[in-house]
Amino acid sequence: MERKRARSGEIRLTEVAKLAGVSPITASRFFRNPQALSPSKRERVASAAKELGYVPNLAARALASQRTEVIGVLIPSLTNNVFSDVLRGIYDASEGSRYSIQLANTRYSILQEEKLLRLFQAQKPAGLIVTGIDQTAESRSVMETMHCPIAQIMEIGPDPVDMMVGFSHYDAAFAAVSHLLAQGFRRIGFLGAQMDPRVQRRLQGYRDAMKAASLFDPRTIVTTPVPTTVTLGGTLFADLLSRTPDVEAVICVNDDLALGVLFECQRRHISVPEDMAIAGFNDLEFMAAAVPSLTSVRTNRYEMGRLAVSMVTAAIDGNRPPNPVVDLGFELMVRQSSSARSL
Amino acid sequence: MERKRARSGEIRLTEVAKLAGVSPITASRFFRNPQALSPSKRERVASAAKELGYVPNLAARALASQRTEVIGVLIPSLTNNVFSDVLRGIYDASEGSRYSIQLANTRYSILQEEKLLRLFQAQKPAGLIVTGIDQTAESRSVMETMHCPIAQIMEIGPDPVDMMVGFSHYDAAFAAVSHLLAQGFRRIGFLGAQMDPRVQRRLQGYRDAMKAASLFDPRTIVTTPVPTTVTLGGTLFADLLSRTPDVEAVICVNDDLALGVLFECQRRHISVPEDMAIAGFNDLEFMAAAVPSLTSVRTNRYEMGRLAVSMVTAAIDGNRPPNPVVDLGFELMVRQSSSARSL
DNA sequence: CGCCCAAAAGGTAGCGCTACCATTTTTTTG
DNA sequence: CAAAAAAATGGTAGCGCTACCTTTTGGGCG
Repeated sequence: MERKRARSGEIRLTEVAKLAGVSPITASRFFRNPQALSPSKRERVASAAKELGYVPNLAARALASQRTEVIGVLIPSLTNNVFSDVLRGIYDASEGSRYSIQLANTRYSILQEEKLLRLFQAQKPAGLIVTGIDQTAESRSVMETMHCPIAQIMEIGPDPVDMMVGFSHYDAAFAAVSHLLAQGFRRIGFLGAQMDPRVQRRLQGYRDAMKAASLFDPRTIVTTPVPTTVTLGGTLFADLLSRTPDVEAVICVNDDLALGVLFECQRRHISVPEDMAIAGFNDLEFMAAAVPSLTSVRTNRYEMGRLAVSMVTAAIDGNRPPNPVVDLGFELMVRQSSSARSL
Repeated sequence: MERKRARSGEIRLTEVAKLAGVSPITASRFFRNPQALSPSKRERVASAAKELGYVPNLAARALASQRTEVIGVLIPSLTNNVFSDVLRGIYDASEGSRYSIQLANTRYSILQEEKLLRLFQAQKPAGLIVTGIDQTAESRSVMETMHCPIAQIMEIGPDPVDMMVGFSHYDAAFAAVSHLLAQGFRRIGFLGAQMDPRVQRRLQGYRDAMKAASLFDPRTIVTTPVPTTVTLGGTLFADLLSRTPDVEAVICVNDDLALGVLFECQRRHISVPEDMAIAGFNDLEFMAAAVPSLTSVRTNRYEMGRLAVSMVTAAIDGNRPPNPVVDLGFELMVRQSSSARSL
């Protein structure tokens, strides 16, 4: 009666089955698809499990069934408020499903992303959510070998790996710049930090909108690869002013920069919007509370996360959404900081 | 030659071993403890694994070894900047180790926390990080049955479940109020939102500091259970002013509220700090950039997350830190918004 | 009342890996 | 150089669950 191996000491399904007077496989079915049991057995298994305090062993389940109920999520930053909204949507949606989330941080590096995708491979996730559309070729090929539904989020573009939920950063920036132009501003600066691909596309939107108005001037673009902070917004704005003192408005790639510009204006006694209009991007909550309130581009980040999870889970269950690419759009929130030039 | 069951189609360890000309167990050891192999076999297994593109099956590993390399993390919010810093520390530290993070959101509910702990049980995590010290009795008993190192973070207190990394919210608030008193402010209001246990302890620190100066007046306390926003800071401040128009300073339980107060002061043309001093809590980055710059209590949240992971992983490996409770302290960042009353 | 078919339940055999020894090879040492 | 010790390697038998198939049960119907 030698026992070769130390048992975990936890209650196993077999023990629940024995107490309930059913076979292990019936008990197993109870936990996965209770409707398959007759009401009497269902009852018996339920009470046996409760009595013994049974907790299923997920590793054994995953090994036997060859699948997991994990959705892997790759995002570039944990600090950026933008992603915390997306994450909230993702976690909220996952709680309503039987899936759990495995989160990893790429730190804005597509090589790190590639490495993390390989790590995910070992977990055999049931689905995957990745940020952006600029994966390496290697990443793409790893994703393809994973044979699971994949949603790319934050932006939309051609050639989805599988599904996409996002919006056009180009269009959003174009719209914001067009608004400033419509308000009568001619010399419009552009401030950018953390120049990830989405920010690059916003810059392109700015560029094209300015060119369309024959007002493009490369000297009014100030960017840095450094991560965004409010303080940095002030610094970049100072740079911009020293280069082109005649700017009348600035569009910032995010709201932190915009707030930094507002503070810098206050410090220099530049009145907003009379002497300087400001527009941000993302519409964080503080934009409406600022004095003056700050114009921004609102995007539905929470919904983006929520929808990504629900599209992925639907696809896992075989209900692939008819349209794999969802454009969630954006909304320009016009506020005091960009009100019309009164000449 | 009937095959009963569909194989996954992935490369297995056995296949790597065969190609390398070693036994499966030797190949297994290569992935867990390469030094145990002779250099020649190590080489052979490495190249075989590479050639076949072998990816280990984590579920099988977890089942066979009866343990995982997962650290469960429970935090109350994904939106609050405070936790994103902690999370960054946690994820950064985990990348240096062989552990991966399983994150769950309790939404400030200890019942939700209890439910999530039960979910974690099924995963048999190697370690656990939980926020705060106010778990339910049931949660505590679940944690004890998990037999893994556990770190409570964000604050310190008596009776740790296992280990703790944090600081005293009471002391921090007490220090901030003492500073305002030392600057000559007498009528000091308190603004609080999202009244979680840590915020309650800050309130207690305020109360005791004011009482010690014989200046306590319950009418100058304005709190709400609603989640924090910048806008809410303005609203609460307006409430405070309508109740006690003679307040000279406000201490806010977090920086978002403080920023809201600043904006509300700007809106009402109340000059800061001449007519109203402001102090916040957490020292988010924008506090130093604001005009005027805003006083706050700096806490080392990134380090808190990092240290929690390293203490837990050390404990898993049997190197339990000598002192299980680490007080990371705080630092009062005195800025323009609370400079001395010039009478 | 027997027959047929669907629903419910059970038996068996792995899923891919590692713990636990036993065995072989190498190194050390008197 | 043989014996003992240490290091490297291998064989076997599960870890706890579920896929796959077979058997049993129940119920409708001629």
